[in-house]
Formats: sequence, structure tokens, C-alpha cells
Amino acid sequence: MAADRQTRRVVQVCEAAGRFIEYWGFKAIHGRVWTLVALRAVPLSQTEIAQTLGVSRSLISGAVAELVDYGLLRPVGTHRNAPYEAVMDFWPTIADVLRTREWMLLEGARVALEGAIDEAEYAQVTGEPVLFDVERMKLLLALTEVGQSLLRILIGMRMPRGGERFATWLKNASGLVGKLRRLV
Amino acid sequence: MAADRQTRRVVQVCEAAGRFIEYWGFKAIHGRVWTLVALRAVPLSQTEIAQTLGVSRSLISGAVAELVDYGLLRPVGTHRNAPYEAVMDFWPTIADVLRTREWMLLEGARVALEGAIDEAEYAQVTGEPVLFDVERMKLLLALTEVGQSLLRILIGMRMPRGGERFATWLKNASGLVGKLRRLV
DNA sequence: CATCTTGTTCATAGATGACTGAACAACGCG
DNA sequence: CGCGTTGTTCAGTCATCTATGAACAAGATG
Repeated sequence: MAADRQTRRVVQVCEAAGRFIEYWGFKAIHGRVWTLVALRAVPLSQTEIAQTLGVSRSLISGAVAELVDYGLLRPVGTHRNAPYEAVMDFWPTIADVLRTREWMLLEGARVALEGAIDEAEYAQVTGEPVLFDVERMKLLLALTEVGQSLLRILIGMRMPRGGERFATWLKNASGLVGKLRRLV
Repeated sequence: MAADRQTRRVVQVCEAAGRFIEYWGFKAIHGRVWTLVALRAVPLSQTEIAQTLGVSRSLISGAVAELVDYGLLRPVGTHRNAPYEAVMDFWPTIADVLRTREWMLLEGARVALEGAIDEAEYAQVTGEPVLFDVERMKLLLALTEVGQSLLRILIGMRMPRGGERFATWLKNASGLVGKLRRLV
């Protein structure tokens, strides 16, 4: 049946999206669920999602709750079993993840580096043996700071307001990449 | 003892680097080992690395072999137990990882999307019911293409040749981030 | 009210991956 | 040639994470 063929193709897309997003700190199931709901023309119930993706309802239950929490899925209607639709402008969520997780990682490295540099320079003045390369530590420190600058820029990127946000944002991003090519 | 204090600080840096790099497709142990060897002023034997980081020699053996394979560590001397020094310009390795892994992920998504779009458009012409939103599929397809353009740019970024490559590259990157801020 | 469907919770199975320790191999050195 | 040191290999442990199915709760529907 033609509908089956369409569904099979889209499930393949969902799985590709899941694999992709798995690298970016989310779970694969998040990518699969969001993609399916985003691409399906009508709002979907959890049972439909589970059947289409071929996984258990319990797995979907948790994943949907988390996606709603992230602001990437939204129930359409108020009653208990309201079906879900996808929120298309996912940039705020990405930015949030960048802010919390990646920032913490960089900040942790930066603080540790500063501590190590202080310790080594203290040894330098007191004439004790310096075991580590202070120059390189300072280079790595500068690297974390460049990373944090870059993160700040990405976090600050605003989604355009108004109707078809995602399409507009995509056009923006595309133009930006073009300019970037000329810079490099 | 002062040397102990320095070492403890640096091990903290190694652990922070490990946590950070874990998000980027490498193993945490790679980050820890490379950072330690990079920051230590003299080449290190595997035994020293294991003792300093507080892990088994077997773990270090595998990690070092992989890092040498990546081109991030290099034995200094030719004899069997030659100690290791760090290769500082790691950009070629990052670019390689981006090329292989991230590219494959994007490419998989792109191919799956094209298949799904074809299937849906075929249903459209034959007058069969179209279950999915072709417009959104095309938007996601455009997104993968923007992603691939960005990847191509990053992969193409060349490390400067000559003496202190890492410092120069860092300066380049820093300037680039500054320009990027003005673009956004 | 009884029943059916839908979503949630939880204990658990299964897979994956990091890490260890012991056994082993390859030297350098007395 | 033994002996000690260093690196490698491998089986097995432990923790983590995904996913399941059964039991349960909350409505809808008859």
C-alpha cells in the first residue's frame, strides 16, 4: 500500500534524525519522536507514535513528557488524551542546551586551568621545580575563552518572530554560512 | 610537597578536558591522556601516565595506541619503550572526525529525506493520500544542506604552517570569532 | 456500572562501554 | 642466560542506558 511506503520512508528519516541527534546530547528516541510528529501532517497520539516507530508505549510516554518539557512538542487541546504537534523553532532549546551543558564543561576546564597555572607560577617564584609547561596551559586557557565567546554568540542568536519562523531562521543561517565561507 | 600540588591541579585539568572531549565523539580517557602529555614539560612513558592519572596500564596502552593512530601523540625516539610527546595542532584530527562521522550522519539524514520526499510527491501525482508534510521535509532537507556547507568550511580550515602552529591557529580562530560576532 | 482505550510507573532485561587485573611478549641489562 | 621493566592482550566486572511488559490510574464510551 502507498501509505505504508510513505510511512516506511519517513520512519527511516526519523531513525537518521535520531542517530544524528544522539551525538548532540539528546537521546535518539527524542529525535525519532520529534521528527515523526513534525513531518506528519496531523497531530499524533502517543499510541500512534509508538506503533509507527515500532517501540513500546512506555518508552514514548517518557520521551513525549521530556520533549514537552523542552518545549519541542505541544499538546493540541486541553483534555487528557490530547494529541501532540511539533514546535518547529527548536533553536531556543538548542541554545538552552548549549548554555547549560557546554558552558559548564568549558567553565570547568577554565577554572581547573587557572588553578594549575597559579600553582605552577607560585612554584616558579618560590624557586621550586616546575613540572608543567605554563605556556601551553595559557594557550589552552585562551582556547577555552575563545570557545566561550563562540558559545555566547550562538546562544544570543535570536529566532525571527512571526509566522513561519523556521523557514526564516533557516534562510538566515544559510546566509550566515555563506558569509562565513568568505571569511575563512 | 609542591610537585604533588602541581600534579593534582593538572590532573584536575585532565579530567575536565576528558569530560569536555567526551561530548565530541572521543573517549574521556583520550582527553585525559593527551592533556597530561601536552602539559607535562618532558616526554612521558605509559607507566608514568597511568600512575599520574591513577588508572591501569592496560587502559593507557589502548588509549595511547589510538592517540598515536589519530596523530595526536608521537613517540620520541625509535626504541621500543620510547616515551611520548603531544602533537599540539589537533585541528587535522578534529577535521577528520568531522569529515567522517558528522558528515555520514548528515548524509544519512539527507538521503532518507530525499527518499521520503520522492515517495510523498509520487503519491501526490497519483492522487493517493499524502500522509506527511512535504514542505517541512524540504525545510529539513535544506537544513541538512546548510549543515553540510558549514562542515565543508570547518573541514577546509587549514592550520598555519611553521613553528608555533597552535598559537597562530588560536589567534586566527579568535579573530574569526570576533568577526562572527559582528555578523550575527 | 462495566468496559475499552490511553497514558504513566516501575522492575527488569539486554546491550554497550569503560576499566581492571592477570597472563603474556618484547626487550634492556646484570 | 636469568631478571626486571615496559607495553600488549584478553577475559571478565561493573556501571550506565535503552527499551520492554506488566500493573496501574484516569477518562471516555457503551
